[in-house]
Amino acid sequence: MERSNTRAEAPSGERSGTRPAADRPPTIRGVAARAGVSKSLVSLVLQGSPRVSDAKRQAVQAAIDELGYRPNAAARSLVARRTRTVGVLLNDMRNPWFVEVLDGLNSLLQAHDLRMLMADGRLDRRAGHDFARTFQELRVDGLVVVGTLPDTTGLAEAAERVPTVIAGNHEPRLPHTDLVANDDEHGARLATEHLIGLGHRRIAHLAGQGPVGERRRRGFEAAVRSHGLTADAVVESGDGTEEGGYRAAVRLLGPPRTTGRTRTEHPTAVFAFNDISCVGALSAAQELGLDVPADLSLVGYDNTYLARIRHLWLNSVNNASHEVGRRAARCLLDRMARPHAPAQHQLVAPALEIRGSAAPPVAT
Amino acid sequence: MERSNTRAEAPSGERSGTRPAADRPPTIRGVAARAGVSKSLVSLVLQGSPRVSDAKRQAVQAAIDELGYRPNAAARSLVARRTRTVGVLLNDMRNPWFVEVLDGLNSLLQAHDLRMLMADGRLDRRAGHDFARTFQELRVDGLVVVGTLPDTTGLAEAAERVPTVIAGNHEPRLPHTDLVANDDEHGARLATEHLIGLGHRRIAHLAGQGPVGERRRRGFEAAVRSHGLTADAVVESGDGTEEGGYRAAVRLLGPPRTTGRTRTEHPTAVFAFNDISCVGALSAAQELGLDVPADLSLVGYDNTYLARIRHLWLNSVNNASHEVGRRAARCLLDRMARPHAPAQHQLVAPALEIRGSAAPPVAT
DNA sequence: CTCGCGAATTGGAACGGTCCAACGCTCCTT
DNA sequence: AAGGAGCGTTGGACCGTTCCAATTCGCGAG
Repeated sequence: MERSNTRAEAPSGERSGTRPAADRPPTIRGVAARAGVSKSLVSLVLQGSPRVSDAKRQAVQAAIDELGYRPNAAARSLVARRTRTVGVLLNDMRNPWFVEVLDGLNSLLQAHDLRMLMADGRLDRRAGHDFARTFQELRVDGLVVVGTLPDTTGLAEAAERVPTVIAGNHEPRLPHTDLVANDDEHGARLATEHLIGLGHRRIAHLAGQGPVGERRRRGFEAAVRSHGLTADAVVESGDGTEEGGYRAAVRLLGPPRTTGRTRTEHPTAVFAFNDISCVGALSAAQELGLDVPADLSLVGYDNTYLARIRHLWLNSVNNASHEVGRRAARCLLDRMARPHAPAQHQLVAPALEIRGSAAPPVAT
Repeated sequence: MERSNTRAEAPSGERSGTRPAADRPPTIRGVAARAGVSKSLVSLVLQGSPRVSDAKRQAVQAAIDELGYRPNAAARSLVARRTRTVGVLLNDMRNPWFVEVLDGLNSLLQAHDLRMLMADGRLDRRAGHDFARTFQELRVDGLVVVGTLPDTTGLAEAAERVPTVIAGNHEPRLPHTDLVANDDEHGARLATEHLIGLGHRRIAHLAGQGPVGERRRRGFEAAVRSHGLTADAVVESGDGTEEGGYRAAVRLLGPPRTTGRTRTEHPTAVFAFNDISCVGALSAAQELGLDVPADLSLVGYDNTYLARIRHLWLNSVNNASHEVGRRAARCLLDRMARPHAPAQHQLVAPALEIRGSAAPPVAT
């Protein structure tokens, strides 16, 4: 009996060394007993050590299969002081782009034998319960924050202790925390210059809210200015829903504005800050009797599957989220190796996807 | 020194009982030392025991805050023999409906202080690595399978040991495993009877693949038959993409078929097995010069945000996925309490969402 | 003054693994 | 024949927590 009871004359009677195994899952010791070897040897087999004889290896393997033994990850990580798990903090599962990022993340992490543990920050906010803490308690080996976090409280503190990477967001900037984000300004410039290149001179922008909306708007304005044009109009499209895009586009394209402009002064092209609001603009154009792309050119952003629908077939900026995920994984792996390296900030260049929603303007 | 070194005269010199704390995160003992109490007392404070004096409680709390102590979940679950974690097996994050299910699941599980650990089965399939196994190693307290699993290998075995619930799928049926699914047949009947109620007599169906597609098809056929009609046509729409729906609809609505039917014999309504293929049909109708809903009525399925886009505005069956998630959580909690209860199978009734893609047929 | 007695606090075993030093073999060298 | 080297195998400490039995302490009763 390896684990001898120090107080042999325990009052409770014959607590013999063999455990009663009260219907618990089998342990490494159970396997060892069954195979007639020591638990150390079982451990070696589990880790695929080459210094085990074939005979014993097979005996152990047989015992494992018969008992349906599964190693206990908690016990393992307790002594190994690593969990081979990275925590992924999502802010909103509904957003389709994050799936791409996740996919990219996964491809690399999996290759390094790390599992991803995901949590939706939006879902999991109960009173005083923050996620950075939960992940710290689980002793994840790394942390990835995908998208905009509802509150950064606790994150800064977690990032001090756990290798952390921010993916798909420009904030927050923390001391030892890398950041990989989409280059929204660049993407917006791409879209705008595409329209300019087609010959458009009066280009409007349906702007979005938040930091992302702002960056895309800045990119739009920069592109317009650098070509000697003035932005025809920048309209807030609100919450980024189809409804918001629709209303904004109606304001933009509807009956002449109070300034006294005539019909011909309406914009001939619209750059929307995302695909959904772009679809709203498409609906508005249709209702107003404008043909897309003959009378009005449209460009969206995010290249979601909406843009790929034949019925819509939008030109859209593809922000290469998969690449964002892959680079974030790369950063995380590097940082796990050298936790105190200086923070790296990267931008991933997007690309324009051209379909059928833009064309040269009709000669006026 | 509580943990005395048995070999006091170790060759390595003065390995005193106090750990060197090689930059490890603080433990309960560190907190205890700092607060001048025993580790047991710290443990009691952590669990909010009422039998601790206020003075000590505050001292411990102060030490915890100063050191930034976080309890180690692995150590805790090792002795507690529970993890307060349920594993969620997803087959495809890209599918939007599953987010709803997750949301429903979460609402209940969170209330019972259980965290969800998600894994995407599609992503995580490397050689010989199955997820049911990973979750078993993590000793999750419960398992939820969301959607169609790529391979059921290992699941049956896992379900023997861990309370398991299948959500949003009709298979597999396992001994002690509950199942909560959408009533697809009912939903399809709802959609079909809606069209019949509008006066349509020639109704076609764009069928989908897999068990889900089959059930919806059965519902369609049953509804048609029970109203004394014959299904006008059932066309395989393939993979469930927009392209597939488009092609199928073109076959259905295009130039007269080889059977010699005339134009008027084309169906006046189409029930598509999901929204995406329904959009494909919409595209086809448009290209063929058919107005929706005047010349052709359409009904989709899933009530995704596609259906809600003003430009598309599809009638669609809402399969109440949130409710599926909530009921699955309920089942899981029950089963965690009584693991050997007989398996329960529930169907959640869907509801029809009416928008603008269906109308009475024009008189012929 | 001593003897319970309850409340507060503590020591140590246990949880299920990994890892390391030590052990018993066999075989080879000197 | 004695001494190593190398290989396969083993015992036991240890990881950070919980839980239980035991201990200490102050205090009122006998």
